[in-house]
Order: sequence, then structure tokens, then C-alpha cells
Amino acid sequence: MEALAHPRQRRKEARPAELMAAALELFVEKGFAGTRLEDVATRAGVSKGTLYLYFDSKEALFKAVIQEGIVPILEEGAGLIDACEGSTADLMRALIGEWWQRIGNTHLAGVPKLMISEAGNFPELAIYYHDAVIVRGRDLMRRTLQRGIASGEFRAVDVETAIDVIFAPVLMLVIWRYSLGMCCGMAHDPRDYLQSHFDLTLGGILAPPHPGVAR
Amino acid sequence: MEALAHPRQRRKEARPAELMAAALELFVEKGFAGTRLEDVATRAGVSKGTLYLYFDSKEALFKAVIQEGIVPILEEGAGLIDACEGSTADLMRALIGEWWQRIGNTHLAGVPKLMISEAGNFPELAIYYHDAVIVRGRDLMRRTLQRGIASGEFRAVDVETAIDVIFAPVLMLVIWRYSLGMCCGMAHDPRDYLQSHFDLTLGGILAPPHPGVAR
Amino acid sequence: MEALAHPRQRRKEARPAELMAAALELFVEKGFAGTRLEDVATRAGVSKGTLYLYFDSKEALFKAVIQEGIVPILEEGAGLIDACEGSTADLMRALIGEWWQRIGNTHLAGVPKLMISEAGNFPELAIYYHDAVIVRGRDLMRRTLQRGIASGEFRAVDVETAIDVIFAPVLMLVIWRYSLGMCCGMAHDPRDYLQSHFDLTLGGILAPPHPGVAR
Amino acid sequence: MEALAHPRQRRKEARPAELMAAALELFVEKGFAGTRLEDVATRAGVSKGTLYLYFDSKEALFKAVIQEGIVPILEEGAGLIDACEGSTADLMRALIGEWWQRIGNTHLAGVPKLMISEAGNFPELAIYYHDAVIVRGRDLMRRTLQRGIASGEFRAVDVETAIDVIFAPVLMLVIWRYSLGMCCGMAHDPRDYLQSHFDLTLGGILAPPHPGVAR
DNA sequence: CATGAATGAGTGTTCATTCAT
DNA sequence: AATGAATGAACACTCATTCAT
Repeated sequence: MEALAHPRQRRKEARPAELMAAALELFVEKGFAGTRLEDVATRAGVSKGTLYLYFDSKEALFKAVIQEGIVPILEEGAGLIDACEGSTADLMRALIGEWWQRIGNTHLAGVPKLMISEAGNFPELAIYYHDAVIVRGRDLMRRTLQRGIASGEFRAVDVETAIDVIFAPVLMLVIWRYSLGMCCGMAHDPRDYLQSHFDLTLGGILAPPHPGVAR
Repeated sequence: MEALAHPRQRRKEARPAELMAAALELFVEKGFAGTRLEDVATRAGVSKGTLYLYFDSKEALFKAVIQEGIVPILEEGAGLIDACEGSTADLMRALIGEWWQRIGNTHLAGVPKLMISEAGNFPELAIYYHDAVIVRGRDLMRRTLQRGIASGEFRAVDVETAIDVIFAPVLMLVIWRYSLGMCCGMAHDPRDYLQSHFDLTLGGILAPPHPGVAR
Repeated sequence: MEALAHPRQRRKEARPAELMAAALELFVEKGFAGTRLEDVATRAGVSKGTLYLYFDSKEALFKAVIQEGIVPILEEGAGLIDACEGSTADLMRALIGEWWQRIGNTHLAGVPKLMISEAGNFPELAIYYHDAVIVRGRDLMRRTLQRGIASGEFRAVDVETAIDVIFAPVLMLVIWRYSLGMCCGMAHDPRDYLQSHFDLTLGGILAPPHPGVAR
Repeated sequence: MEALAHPRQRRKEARPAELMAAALELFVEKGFAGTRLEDVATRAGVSKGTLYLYFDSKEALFKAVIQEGIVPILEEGAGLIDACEGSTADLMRALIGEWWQRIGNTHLAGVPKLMISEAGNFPELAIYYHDAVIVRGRDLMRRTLQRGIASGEFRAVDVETAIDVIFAPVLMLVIWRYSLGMCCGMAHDPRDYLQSHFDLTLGGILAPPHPGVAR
């Protein structure tokens, strides 16, 4: 293609993404204030000045890292729900699996920790993240739970609480991985952790197997 | 008393705690690098130089904030378990209640968020926190769960996973409260949140009431 | 040339020397602790930050000033001795003349005063200066005196004492020039001072003109 | 006496001298700017605040150290010359011996180095030192040399140069002792150094013993 | 008199940002 | 487009000086 024929051109177009990837890693590791733009540039293989060709300021870079990272991926989650025809438990499994593939197993998994750390310094960005990521992520899970309850697969649990209970360990996993886990190691294998948590939680949500006997 | 007769002296003894309290708030709000020592001093009602009478450096202040904050309180948790003679569910309620009184409802609740944010910059401190706080906190909960399982009150769940599932929402609560919660507000009342989460989780752990005999 | 075509580049290469020259003057005038790096930078025509592009710290700048200043010049002194074919008195005159041209009449003449003032604060540097400058300077003079004694031009004086007696007034000259001389003025013209001192001292060292009559 | 009967009183009167002695040592070792008043106070066995009961400021302390140290001693030198009835060589020996006892072998020997180091920062003090110590010290030596020349003991050397040549090694001795000598050790025993220097110099000044035969 | 807690101006150092090349 | 030398505002930290006790 055009791109392959002009490697320098391709490079130029890849630059912002390379810089954002480098910045994400360092922001997650050291925090916003603790990250030096020179280190970001070096890790991305360019000079300090080049960074300013693509981002107006350190803050603009930070916002881009947050905004461009996760939002596009969330769109796909909605598609999964709409397309699903199997059981709701399977749907939930698919959602979590997809999240794992696209975020959890990626450096993007550091974004929650980063946003938690810097919310105080970037309130507007925090609000954006809340509306664009958290609210919509919860929406996905709410629709899923309501689908399960409506179909009788799940008990009539309090949905909002259930969302918390489902998300909390997943979030703790990625937060841990990018904070104390880097010093103290991971206690569990992430896949096992997610699996056993999912089983346990689902056990509390699923409707009893023998509808005729249940309460 | 002696103390009241020497206000200067009394002040001198209170200064470190006052400074640590001010520092905790700012470290939680802005992160370590983003916090100016002058602001810490001002919030504690002293000048910048005074801070250095009590702490050798910004880093020493940070470490003191982490170390002196939570460890002493954990000691008391162990006492609760040893002294408890009621049901294990009540013990668990007591532990969480005590935590809420001494930490959760205090500025100390910001420490987990702080430690998460700064683990990358202070690895040794992170290890200390892990060993002195996290491991010991999990110990308390492990003993509680084992007590419940041994007495037949709880099902024979996987204990480590159960610890995660119990702690995760509690941690998420305080993390949220000191990060996005400061911009976006708290979705739930904390007490309700803790209560409903506890009920839900306990429901997944409690042994089924021996049908026919139950209650 | 290449250099003229890239003034920025040429500047970059000249910067360390410019900064060291500015620093030497101020260190000599005000001492190490009394010198502000901002003043050094201003005198060198750059901003404070630029200084740190070339020197890691105030201390590193100080060490560079001492180390790069005099050592290279001493090398040339040894060459003079080896190459000399005239009388030893002429050689001694040549050595002192060379010293005057390259050091004594330069701002480098302030280095001895500087090293004297700061030896207590930089012991390792003082030892380096001792070994690299003082010992080697004395070596040059020792070889010269021994040459004169061997050839019968000089009396068989105690060489070490003679070195002291020859160096002391020269050192006092440069020390004075960069200390009290800046307030109280120079009592003598330096050239006259060196000349008359040299004559007097040489008079005490030269062998009597008529060997047959001596003693 | 009164003093012995009231040790606290005696202490109070001794305080300024104790503080000046402590300050002299530290000023000589670290320079004016490099000396912390807290260290001076600690070395004198008092608290930082006490120092201000006796000296208005760091600068006032410094000036007192310089002014009170050497001037009184110089007065006595003049008395020696007036009272002397022996040979001028003996007088010169006596002057140097007295200097050694009262200054050279004392911490006061650090004053020349100190004044050299700080002349640039305290020009008025340097002028005072010049007038009160240097000029008067040279006067003493000038009178001595003139006495020797007048009596025919010394040759008719250029007196000002001779003063330099006599003083320079003595000054170098004390300068060295309080600067590089503290790191690199003393090359010679001070007494031997002074003796051999004196012999050598005197040899160049003394009139030839047998006038009829000389030259 | 003596203390030492408190202050705040001053300085070394860092780093986001600019701009000539 | 890319560089990296230069800048200067900002901040950690020090220490001379003050003053309540």
C-alpha cells in the first residue's frame, strides 16, 4: 500500500500512538508529575522536541493517553450484547473475555490505576473518564444483568450492587498489577483469579437450579 | 497538667502528627510529586522550615505518613478475633465496623489509594506496606473465614478467593472516595454500599440453612 | 570552516570553558559556598539552567575548574627542562617566565588561593591537586636545582628548602593578588617583585664566581 | 578572687572568647559561608540562641575573630625591638620565636589563611587587617633590618624585598598547615622548616664575616 | 541568662517548554 | 519533520535570625 511504500510517512503517522504508548507506561509507573517528558520521548525513540510536534503540552499528552485508550474499545462491548443469542452467563463470560483480550492483558490495563492516581489533579478529565468509561461500562453490565434477571437465569439481585461486586475484583486485579504487584509480585495467576472470582460471584447471582423448589 | 502549662512544649509534641495529617490529605489529593511541602506546612499551620525540624525530607515525611498511619490499628483487629465468642458472621461485622470507625471513616482511608499511586516510586515502602498491612489484614480475614468454616457457619469456599471478594469492594469504596469520587461524587452512601455488599457476599459464603432444621 | 558554519555548535563546544572561566573568577573572589551559580551563569552569558547541561552540580563545576586549569600546563614545564641547553640560571628564568605567561598573568593564578581556601571542604580534590600540581611542580624545580648543583653553577644547598624559598614568594604574589591585593592594592609591580626576589634568592644559591677562591 | 568565687560569672565573661575560638576553627576549616552558626555554638558548648547574646550577627562574629585575635599580640613585638640590646640576628630570632609562641603554634595561625580566603567578601575588614596587622608586622621587620644594616651586621639589601623574602616562607607554613596540610600532611617539621629557612635567608642578608677578605 | 522552636529569604537543582538550526 | 541547546519558573532544602518560654 501507500503506507508500506513510504516508511517515513508510516513512521510519522505512527508517532502519536508510539508516544502515547510510551507515556502510558511511564505515567502508570511514576505518575503524571513524576514522569519526565524526556523519558517519554526516549522510550518512544524520538527527541524531546519531537514530542511537541504532536502534543501541545504534557497535560495534552496525558489527556490523549486516557481518552484514546479505552473509549473505542467500549463501543465493541455494546455490539457483543446486541448480537448475543446464548445464555446470559455465557454473555458475561464473553464480555469479560473480550475485556481481557483488549484491555486487561494490555498496557491499557494501567489506565484505571492512572486515572485513580490523577483524578485529583485533573478533575475535568476524571469527569470525562467517568462519563465515557465508567458509566458506559456499568451500562453494559447492567443490561447484561437485567437480561439475565428477565430471563430467569439470575436471581432478582440489586443490580447496582451486583455491578460493583462483579467489577471490584476485576479492577483490583489491574490496579494491583500496576502498583504493588510490580514490587511484591502477583499473588495469583490472573486467569485463575478471574475465573474463581467469576464462579463465586456468579454462584451468588444465579437463580437456584430447580425453579420448582426455589423459595 | 504539665502539658497544659507548657503550650509550646505541647505543640512540639503534636507537630509531627499535625504535619502528617496535612501531608496525608495532600499526598492523597495530588500525589507525592504533585504535593508542595510549602502547602503541607501551610495546611498544618506552620512555615516551610518548621517541617524540616520534624522530618528529614519529603520522602521521610511520606514514609512516616504510610508507616505510622495504619499499622497500629491492625494490631487491634487481632484482639477482636481472639476475644470474640459470638457467631462468625457477627465477628466479621465487628471487624468491618471497627475498620470503618478507625480507618474507613477517617482520612487514613486515603492510604490505600496513596500506596497504589506511589508504589512504583517507592518500592521498598510498597514492600513494607504489603508485609505490614496487606498480609496482616488478609491474615485477620483468613482466620475469620476458617473459624466460620470450621464451625459449619460458612460453606467450604476457597478461602483466598473469598478474602479477595470480601476486600475488593471495601477497597474500591475508599479508593473511589479519594479519587474519582472527589470529582463525580459518591454513587452510594458508603454505609449502604458496605451493607449491601456484605449481605450479598455473605449470602454466597454462608452454609445453606439445614433444610427442615433451619432457623 | 565547519565551525564557522555552525555557530550553535561552536558555542556548545566553547560553553564548558566559558563557564569554567566565569566560575574560576567568582570562586576565587567569593569562595565556593559564597558563589551563586546564577552569577556564574550570568557572567558566562547564559542562564542558570544551561550550566547544568555541562556540569552535574556545583561541586562538579568546582572540580573541573581546578583539574582542567593547571595540570595541562605543567606538562610543558618538563619539556622545557629536557630541551634546555643553556645555563641553569637561564633555565630557571625560563621556567618562571613560562609560568608567568601561562598562569601567573592569567586568571589561573587564582587557583592556588582557591585551593587553599577550599581544601578543608574538598579533601579528595586537595589530595589530587597536591599530587598533580604541587608535587609535580616541585619535581620540576628539584630537577633544575640538581642540574645546577651537578654542573657547579649552584652551591650544594639543601634542595627541598631551596624549593620552598624559591616558590614561597611566587605563591605569595598570586595569593596576595587574589585576596588582600584586591582591596589594598599591590605593593609592588609584579614583574619587579619577581625580579628582585629572584635576584636575591639566586644570590644565595649561586656558587661563588671564582671557584678557586671560594671558602 | 571574685572570678573564682562565681563560676557562672566567670563563664559568662569567658563566653565570647570561647565562641570566638570555636568560630576561628570552623571559619578556617570551612570558610565563612561554609560555617554554620549552629556548629559554632555546639563546639563552644552553648545553644544557637546564646551566640546572639554576644554577637549581633555572623558577620560581627567573624570580624571579632579577626580583630581581637592578632592585633594585641603585635603590640608586644614593638616592645621586644625597643628593649633589645643584643645582636640584630638574635633580635630577629627572638621576634620569630615570640611569633611562634603566641601565634604560629596557636589556632591564631589560621587567621592569615582565613583572611586570604575571605578578603573578597569583607573588603573593609581586609583593609583593617592590612593596616592593623600586615603594615605593622612589616614595620617591625623593617626596623629590625634597618637596625642590622645600620650596625653593619647586614648587607645593604633592598629592605622591602627582604621583608617579603623573610615573611613569605613563614606565611606559607601557616597557610599550608591550615589548608592542604590538613589533607596531605606536613612535609617538614615546622621548627626545622623555620630554622633552615631562616638560616638560608639570613645567609643572604648577613654581611660577610671578614670585611677585608670578602670578594 | 539561656534555650530551641519557629521563621522565611535564599540557593541548588529539575524539567516543561521554546526555537534556531 | 526532527533535533537538542537554551531558558526560566518552580520547588526541595538550608540556615541566619528571632523570640516566647
